[in-house]
Amino acid sequence: MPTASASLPVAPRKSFRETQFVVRAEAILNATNHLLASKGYEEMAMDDIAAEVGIAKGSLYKHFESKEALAAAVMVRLLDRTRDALEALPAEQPAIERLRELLRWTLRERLAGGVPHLPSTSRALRDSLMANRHYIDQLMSLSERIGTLIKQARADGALRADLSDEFILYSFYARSCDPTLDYLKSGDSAADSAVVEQMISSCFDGLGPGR
Amino acid sequence: MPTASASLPVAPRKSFRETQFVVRAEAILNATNHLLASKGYEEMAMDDIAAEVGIAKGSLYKHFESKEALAAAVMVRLLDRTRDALEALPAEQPAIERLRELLRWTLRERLAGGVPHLPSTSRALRDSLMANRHYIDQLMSLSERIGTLIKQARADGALRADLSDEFILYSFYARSCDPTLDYLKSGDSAADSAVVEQMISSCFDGLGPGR
DNA sequence: GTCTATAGTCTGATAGAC
DNA sequence: GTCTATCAGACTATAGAC
Repeated sequence: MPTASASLPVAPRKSFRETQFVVRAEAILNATNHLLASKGYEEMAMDDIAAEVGIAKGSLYKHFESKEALAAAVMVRLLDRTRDALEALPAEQPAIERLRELLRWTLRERLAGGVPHLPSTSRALRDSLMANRHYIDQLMSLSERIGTLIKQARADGALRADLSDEFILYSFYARSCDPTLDYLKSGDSAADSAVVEQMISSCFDGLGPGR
Repeated sequence: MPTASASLPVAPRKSFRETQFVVRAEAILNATNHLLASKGYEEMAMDDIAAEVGIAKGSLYKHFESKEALAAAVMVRLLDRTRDALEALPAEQPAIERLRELLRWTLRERLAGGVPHLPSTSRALRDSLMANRHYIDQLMSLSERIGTLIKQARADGALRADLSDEFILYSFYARSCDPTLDYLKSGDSAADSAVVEQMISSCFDGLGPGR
């Protein structure tokens, strides 16, 4: 058997350098995600990121051309992972259950140190993302998938008829980013789970005792 | 009848200058409120505020010793006004109705260009407020009043027994600041009112068709 | 290391309250 | 007419993107 790295265009082996480059980009994204979640966009300095990754500040710019681009990459990755989580749900599950599962996934993600979906923590970040084609594409794509779920759930009679799809979609995103989670999270995983379940329940069933 | 402005220490007339000082402080608070709501804390420069009020930047510091103090004054004023709105509700109204009314007041306030209650738009602002004694006092005072309403509503059976007072209180604040309002507001006052009513309804009754 | 943005200070000139 | 608050804006210092 000939070596795979011979002359065929198949399986183009990455050099050590190339691999390291990708690994490092990943590390930068992780550090940024962490700092973005803990300090917020403005308070996160490029120096902080470099320090957390353990590289020189200048090296950051080999991977991402600006702070905005770096933050956008983190948000795009979150959207991608959210879409994957959504795709991974069993198709035979009722739409409303999948919506609940997706909200659960999102809230757990935040408990694990992730950034909320809505960039509502910073006007500057929000504006920058809204001007980012790639981000907008991914957001539209995800919203379309969630929109489909909402339509299905509505057809199943699992959503209120007097609320528009749009209203439900935005509310869903808002609940994904609900600050209640930050205020009530304790670090105790059992207690945190209970909070997540209450948030899901209050989202779909409300705070009142039912109609 | 002797003239009122004779020699008695009663009715100490304010000089024109003193009145202007108070009026100006008010104007500064209004401008800051507006800019805070539209640009956010870090993107709001002191020069912006001075320009909007139409005074010199240096004069801002005659009224407020720092940007943080100015932002805090805006937030304290919001808390005060919220407490007043709460106090103004008829005592004979059921507690749950007063909670709905208060949420309605808050959302309308935001539609009118006000700042949301939770300083979630900026970590720096949040930290600064949390270190501000006056702000914390007002926040505690308001939260206590809302907490009392929640207890009453619960006693009336108007809130779910499986959700703690704390969870309900935080959820209430979160709904007051819900970004859904920003995304759905249209400027058309009839449509905006409908959005507010849907948000109140979805807060207490949920997105689902009821249990 | 460079450069920009901006919080916060200071000053001489000026309008207008008293 | 005197006096003082305010003005315009130059200036310093610092932080942080790049």
